Amino acid sequence: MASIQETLKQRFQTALASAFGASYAETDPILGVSSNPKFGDYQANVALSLAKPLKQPPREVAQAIASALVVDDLCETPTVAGPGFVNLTLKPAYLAQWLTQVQSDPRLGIAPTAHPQRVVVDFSSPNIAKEMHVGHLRSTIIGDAIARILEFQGHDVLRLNHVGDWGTQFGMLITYLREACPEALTTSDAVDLGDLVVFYKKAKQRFDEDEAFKETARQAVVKLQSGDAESLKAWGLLCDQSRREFQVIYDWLDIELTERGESFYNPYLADVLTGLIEAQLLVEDAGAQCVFLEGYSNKAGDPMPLIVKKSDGAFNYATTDLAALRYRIGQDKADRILYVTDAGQATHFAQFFQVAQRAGWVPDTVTLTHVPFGLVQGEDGKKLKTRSGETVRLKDLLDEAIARTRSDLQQRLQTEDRTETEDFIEQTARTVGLGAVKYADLSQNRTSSYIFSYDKMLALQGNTAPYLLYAYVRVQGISRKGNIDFSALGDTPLVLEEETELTLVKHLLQLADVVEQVSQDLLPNRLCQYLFELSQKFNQFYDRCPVLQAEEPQRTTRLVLSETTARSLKLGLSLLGIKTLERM
RNA sequence: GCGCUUGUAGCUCAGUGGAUAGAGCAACCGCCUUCUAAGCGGUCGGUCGAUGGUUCGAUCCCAUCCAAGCGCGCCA
Repeated sequence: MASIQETLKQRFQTALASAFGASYAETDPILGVSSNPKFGDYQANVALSLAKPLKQPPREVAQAIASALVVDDLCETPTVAGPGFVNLTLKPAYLAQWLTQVQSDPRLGIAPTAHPQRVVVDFSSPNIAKEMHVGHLRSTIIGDAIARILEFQGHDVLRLNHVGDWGTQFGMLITYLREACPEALTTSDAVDLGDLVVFYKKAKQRFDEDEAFKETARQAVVKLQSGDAESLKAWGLLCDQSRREFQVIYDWLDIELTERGESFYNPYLADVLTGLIEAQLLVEDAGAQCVFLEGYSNKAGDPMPLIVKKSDGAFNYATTDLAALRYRIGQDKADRILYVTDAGQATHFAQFFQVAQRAGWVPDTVTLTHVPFGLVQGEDGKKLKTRSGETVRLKDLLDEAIARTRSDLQQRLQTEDRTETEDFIEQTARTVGLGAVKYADLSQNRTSSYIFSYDKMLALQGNTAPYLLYAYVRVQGISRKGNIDFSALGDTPLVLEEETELTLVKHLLQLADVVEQVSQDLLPNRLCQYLFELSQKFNQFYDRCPVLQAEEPQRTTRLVLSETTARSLKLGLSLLGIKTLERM
């Protein structure tokens, strides 16, 4: 089933061609949801922009379009309003027909994409030997949501965890452990991740202060990258330790990833250099192998290089990123590669994309996109820290959200004199708490920073996960109370009359267009906004339209409306990686 | 110095080349004999950072400026 906007767009293009000639068959009708319900449901603004080339007053152009438009199966007679808007109002009969069709459609009327692509989504990417912290929250949550949306559309998605398992930090860590805790390098489970983090901090301190240590550490990286057996064993142990800890978080958050760290590309690093030589881009400067960039200058105004091999012989992240890019295009056959990282890395991506393009490694059919996001800030507007000024561990952050939800819930149970099992309380607290953290992040415009607040994300009112989950729960309440089997409602014809019913179904109809839009602009907050408005519209309907006590055909109509709302919420939330509950 | 991002209601944030710029929170006023009131309705609240320009039309596009944040040769 084509989405409503897709259908209307085609109708407009047919009308444009018949009114002004075949050359207008591809013209964008500039269609959108009406700015105000009093103007109808959809509006096309194309007449205003066509007035000049056609040398006709915009209202006449609009009138010509409206006259040529064949939409009587969907809409009331189109009207021309204002300076030249064509306004459309959907017919209740069409809406009822749509609702009937969608009732038996598990995809809720959202067709899979006609052009499936192989998409790599590179996200999360924590560093080995460090704990996952707030800094990984956004990449993990946003990347997962984007992957889910593209998967739902029918794209072949490869979710890659480009873990930092190969860089300078290993030189430091191995060098430090060799003197401080040698058994960690030879025995599995000799230390846990918490200890490793402490060691890492100390190693980093030594690295910054002690020149001799720095040199030894650098040599250790080169040794590791050249395949030294002892180094590799130590490295493997450290990675295993970290990996287990990461998995705990991923399990909590219900996130699936294929780990393919920086080390994976080690065998391909030399080819990057060879390739750059072939492309005649590689230049040696101050002992380092680099490619000079177009359009970037340093503080002195001189051209800036992208360094692919350091003067000490070690490769760095730019080399790894280039190797990964080649592998993803060449071996993974990616058509679209998305990098979900913080906005601070924008320059790096632009630079290495440029080098890859100039080297001729990116076919025209492949798109590379950096999907940037802003910082998670504390209430003070600065980067989120604990009270003692430490980085906030992701695990602690999630724990806190669950704990606060649990205590809110218990308090509410007490005031409402309800009794629930421990299991119910635990399940609810986890689903709501984790959902709230995810939703709070996803509902912000990705590109800007946001202020992290447990109070706001867990609030029961407003644009929050609990509000949406409650709307879902309300429908489950109806079906429980009425003992409704939604799969056996019979074939009562649906009749939409009440204002809140029509408003609700018109909103339900928009899900397909919203999903399509989000898959293009990669802004999950638009889906959040849609789901929030859906919940509001459902609550208004719920407030004014009794369901179970209504007479037929209202009763069946309202049951279908409720159920379709619930399924839309569940689907939408699932695309955001958020689970629903039957009761809360 | 160069580059990127952000600046919209008291607060947190949406939003769009088009018809009176939206929501939530906060404040205040209403609504439970009825499917969970974790809800609904209403009131209050704005020179869309500033100034120019493009356009029939700019909060949106362009330029300049102001403010905040971030990045800028061997970290990722």
